[in-house]
Amino acid sequence: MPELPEVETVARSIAPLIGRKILSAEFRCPRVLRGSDPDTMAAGIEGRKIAAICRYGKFLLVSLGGGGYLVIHLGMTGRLLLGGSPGKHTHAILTLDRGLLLYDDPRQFGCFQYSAEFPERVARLGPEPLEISAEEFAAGLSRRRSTRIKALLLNQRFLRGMGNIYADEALFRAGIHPLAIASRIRGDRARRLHQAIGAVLREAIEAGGSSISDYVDAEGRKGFFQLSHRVYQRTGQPCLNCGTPIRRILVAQRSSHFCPKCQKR
DNA sequence: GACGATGTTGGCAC
DNA sequence: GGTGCCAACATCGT
Repeated sequence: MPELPEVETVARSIAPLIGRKILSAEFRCPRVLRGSDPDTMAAGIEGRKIAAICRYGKFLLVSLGGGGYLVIHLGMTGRLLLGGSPGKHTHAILTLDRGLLLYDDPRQFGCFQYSAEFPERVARLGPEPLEISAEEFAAGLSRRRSTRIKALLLNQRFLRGMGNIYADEALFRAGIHPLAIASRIRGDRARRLHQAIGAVLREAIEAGGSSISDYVDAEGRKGFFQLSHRVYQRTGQPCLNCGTPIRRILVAQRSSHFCPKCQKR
């Protein structure tokens, strides 16, 4: 579930770890590691201090004292937890000089990576949706010839951090059909979409993200933005604007929810 | 029990 | 640079 607002919420909830030292690290599942085996990974970060924690799109970047980064992506079901006890799906255990940080991920789509330099995976991401100007956003749309807008919003090289939920919600708010051709969204419609993306992300961060199944932040708190979803997973239910049943279609292999009346093609 | 869907990315073929 | 399809995996609902 973790899209930008959820990852931002997690980043804020682990901010108290800044200044703490990693005494030891245990990695139980090689699958979630990138570029190194569990022992090398542990050896690389043990004894290091957590200097800073930043979010880039859906990535968390933990800067370590003396240089280097711990790169964390939560995938579909990843969780970072402050304290608690390791369970069946706990793949990483970081013991700090004060407290414990656990990484849980049942589906193992997330990953942990150590990178000496600023990681390439993060460097190649597009701009932050909350920072891009309306003009730059509109220019980005116009450069795409035939891409459908929903697919483009999910493309992390176009914008970093948008996922399936917030793409659907932003398109609904802007009154744009998910299959609309990106380069044909201009002027006011482009501005409305830019505005809708900013609004939906800011509101979701404010709400602590969306807890669709069991997403929680590092303190175990649920978000409640799912209560404010207007189209996502509301297939067949009445549109909150006009009462027309919400439809679900597949775009770029991802389910997309929209109101056929408010979001004309 | 089978089947399909689920918030993600990445690799492949075209 | 696009798209479509499949892959990774566990869990839950029909």
